Amino acid sequence: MKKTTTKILVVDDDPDIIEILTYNLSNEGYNVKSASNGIEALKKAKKFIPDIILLDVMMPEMDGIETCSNLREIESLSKSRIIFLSARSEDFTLIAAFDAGADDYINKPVKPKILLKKISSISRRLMSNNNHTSKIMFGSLLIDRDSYTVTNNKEEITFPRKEFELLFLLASSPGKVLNRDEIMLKVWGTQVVVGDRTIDVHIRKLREKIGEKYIKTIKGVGYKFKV
Amino acid sequence: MKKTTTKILVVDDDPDIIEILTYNLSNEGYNVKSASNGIEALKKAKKFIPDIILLDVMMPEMDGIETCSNLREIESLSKSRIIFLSARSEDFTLIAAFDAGADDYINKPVKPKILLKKISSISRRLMSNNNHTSKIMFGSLLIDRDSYTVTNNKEEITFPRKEFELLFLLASSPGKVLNRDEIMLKVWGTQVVVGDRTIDVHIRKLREKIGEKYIKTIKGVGYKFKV
DNA sequence: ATTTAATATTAAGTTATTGTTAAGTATCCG
DNA sequence: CGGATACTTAACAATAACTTAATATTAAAT
Repeated sequence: MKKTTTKILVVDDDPDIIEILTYNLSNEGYNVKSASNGIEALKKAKKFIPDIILLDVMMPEMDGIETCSNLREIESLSKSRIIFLSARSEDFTLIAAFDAGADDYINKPVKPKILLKKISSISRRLMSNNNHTSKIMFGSLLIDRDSYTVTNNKEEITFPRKEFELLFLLASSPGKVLNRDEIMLKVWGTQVVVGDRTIDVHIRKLREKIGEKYIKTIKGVGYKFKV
Repeated sequence: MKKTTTKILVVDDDPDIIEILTYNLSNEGYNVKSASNGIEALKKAKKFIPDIILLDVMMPEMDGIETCSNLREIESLSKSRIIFLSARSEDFTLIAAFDAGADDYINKPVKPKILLKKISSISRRLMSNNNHTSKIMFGSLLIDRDSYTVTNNKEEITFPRKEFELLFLLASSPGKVLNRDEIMLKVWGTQVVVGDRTIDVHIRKLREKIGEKYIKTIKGVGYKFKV
């Protein structure tokens, strides 16, 4: 299941490179466009608003560094990630690239695996804004995201992922009733569809582990964490 | 008890920076030497064996990143901490810096307070580890970075590099779950891609050598070191 | 009190993720 | 160079996590 809408702009003066990169990335389901020089890159980027820009360092007329600086001036591209493609060369330093506003770099010749890995990890990061805090305390409960554990009266239990996420979600807004749609969205995301009973079963397991008193059912509405 | 002062090598092409850093650090009682470029830094570091190296990122000829990589090749400096000084606060520079083997990072302009605080905390760590230099103890396990060995009940086993790095990483934040991306980044770096099973195999070898009880799998999340 | 819709419970599938082994590459070192 | 050690991959097995299905129970509405 690789449904992504991440937009990528490939910029290189070598048509072969463009082709190979475009091929690889399209294959993975990314939305790919390309440009063969800096000027064109700027023009296309303004319209396309790519999430990720792959930028060759060595290009005639306007090189990658300069292009990068110009791209960074464009307000609408402030959230785009720029990755440099560079051959191990003498007068080019990464520092110049990073100064110009690069986010990462890949050495040429580009290995598809490295490319795809970087893209997917950036893409993943762009998609999920994980600004969670890591610990929540509640009476005798200590919920710790770092270790995926819940400590209840000195006893530490490690939770499976979904169970933990669910508990963490509920405990993040104690007292607030979360309906099934919200829970579904936050714990399972939009890409997955599971039946309603799945939530119940997870709730059951949580109650089994932390006791009955913490999670309250509001029939027809949802669940809430004890006040 | 012999009191050794922490040795610091300051590397910067700007004499003013060298002076101000040297002044501040000497005042605090550190043993400070300096170099004005990468080549000189390598030469002096080999003789001086500094505990801490303050390395300017932006230098003519050999930049900080490259210098760092070269320093890291030197066996006798494997215990030295390398701190980058850089004018850019963006975290992308960190990617390259950490790839090259950096330990920490200070933004320019350098605020003496921050500098001294970092230095003193590193220094304290180096000193307090004087008896147990970069060692981690856990139950019957003694993990020793100096010799890349782990002693388990008097039996000393020497670990291959990757295995050791992985173990050390996990053991450095006991209880914390590290996901595959983090592990990948810290042990393999950003410019290498290996399959997922590679991590498993290394975990397996670790368990084989130190026993099953130390490393716990959190399926779908990552691995953590026993608490 | 009865009906009804929603949730609870249990156990039995199903799948995703990790474990394991062995064999294939790379790297190091004399 | 060759032999050893380290590292990676690939194929398959094992397992925990997750989902579903079937049935029971509950609470709200009538």
